[in-house]
Amino acid sequence: MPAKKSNAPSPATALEFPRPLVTVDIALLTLSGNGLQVLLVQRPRAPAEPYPARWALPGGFIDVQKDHDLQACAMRKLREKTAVSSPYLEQVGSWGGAERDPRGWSATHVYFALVPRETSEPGKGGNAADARWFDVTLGGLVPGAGALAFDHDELLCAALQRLRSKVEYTSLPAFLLAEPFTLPQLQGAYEAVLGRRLDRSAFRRRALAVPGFLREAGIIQTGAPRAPQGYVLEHRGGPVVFARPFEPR
Amino acid sequence: MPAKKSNAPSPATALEFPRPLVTVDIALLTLSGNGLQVLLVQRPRAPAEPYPARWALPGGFIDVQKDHDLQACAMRKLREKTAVSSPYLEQVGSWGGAERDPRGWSATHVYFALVPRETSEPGKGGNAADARWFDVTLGGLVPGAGALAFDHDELLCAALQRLRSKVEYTSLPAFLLAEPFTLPQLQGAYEAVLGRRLDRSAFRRRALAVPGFLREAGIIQTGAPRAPQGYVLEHRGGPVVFARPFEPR
DNA sequence: TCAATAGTGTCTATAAGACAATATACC
DNA sequence: GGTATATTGTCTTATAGACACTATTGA
Repeated sequence: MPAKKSNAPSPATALEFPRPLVTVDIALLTLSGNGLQVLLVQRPRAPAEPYPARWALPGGFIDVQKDHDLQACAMRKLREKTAVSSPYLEQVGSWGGAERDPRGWSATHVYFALVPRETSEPGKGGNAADARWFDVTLGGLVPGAGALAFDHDELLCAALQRLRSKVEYTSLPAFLLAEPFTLPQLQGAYEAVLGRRLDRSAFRRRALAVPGFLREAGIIQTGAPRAPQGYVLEHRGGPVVFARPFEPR
Repeated sequence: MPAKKSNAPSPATALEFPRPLVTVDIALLTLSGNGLQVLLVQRPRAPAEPYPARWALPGGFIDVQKDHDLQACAMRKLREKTAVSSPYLEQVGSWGGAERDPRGWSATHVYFALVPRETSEPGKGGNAADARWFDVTLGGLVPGAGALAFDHDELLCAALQRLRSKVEYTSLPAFLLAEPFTLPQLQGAYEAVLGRRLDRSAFRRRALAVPGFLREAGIIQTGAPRAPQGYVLEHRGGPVVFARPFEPR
């Protein structure tokens, strides 16, 4: 909430004090054959820049002219990096402090986004030759990228933790798949994010029992021995919450 | 993430663009006999101020000199309003946009805090004669306060939604109680936040089965017909997560 | 002894994991 | 028909809700 105190002798709304830098960062995740991947961009090499040539989450400063709100800013940053098809976008939280950017007190608003692999090639629609997909562990480590710029290791870790915790009891992994998808594909997405195998029978029983989750969308010819049933989401707007999480085991 | 683009002809780190206002707001919650209460402060009456004399969540601008990070800023705001005894503090998220403050593009970082009733009297240690506890519904409505300043109705609503959703599967309500507390008291806290009654037997069985949740702390003489067993938290640092949520019923 | 609150025991229903069995398509 | 994948059925087990019962204290 904007300040109420006005101890200074200036008029009622005294706003002449230093303001933090304000940014938005996005952990854009997708699914490859190996598992989860995250999109990173390489920072400019100029030595005057903080963390030159390091890999970082895509993002950048709020533009108070262009961005109507935080979510709009996140969407704009996403568009600039990749041709996304209506990604799932959720705020993870915000990180702010005096030390996290050498240029001064800064606060960043972190989002994570989920997209199906096909529609999310960087460069395809995006202008980012400096953007690449990296395999990422469930703990948020990116083996191939070294230490990320700023506190982005921590931000990415938090984004993955959020995703992992919600997987247990929501339909989030479905947003990693292109529609229509099959139940075995959906189970694979869950297993990739959970980091463990699930029982086929229990998974299907459960997924099909959740109201408002899946709608049948015809048989799919995948080339598999038996052609599987295709499904689409009932609500693309957001995830469905399950009554109970997967058993811990 | 701070910007990487430097299209402008200025040197590598061009930071001469308008910055948003940055604030922190806190939904401080406690438990009264009736149920949940929230602490609100009244905005100054000067007509030059935005939303004069309206009730608002406690909070205010980041002070880049005093506040090392966002959480420290939230703790400072809390100290200024009430004498809290190590409250539970958790970030809810951030809200930012061009319209939410008439003074300009602003972003606020929202926290919710839980304190036991006894130690949280405003004025006791706090300097806020303009602060008051209000009964609040589980939906986040404050019947006695009218429309809150700024978008604080929405922020409060989000804070309560976060609390309610976590109650189902965490030990959060315990932070609304002074230690040592009894199991019936704990059940009462859960019922207040859940908005429904729970079965005693199931509740005890469950609460006592969660590892790392409760530790016995002697019999308490409350004046009740039968003196109950007292408990304290194993970890005051944060909530414990249950393997399964309460059944929907 | 009664009243009131704290705490326990037991039954049942639900749903998840385990795992076997069946269906379907392409070679 | 054989094989690989998709889908279904059944058994067991764990746990939550329901509800009755016991325990302890003070009037």
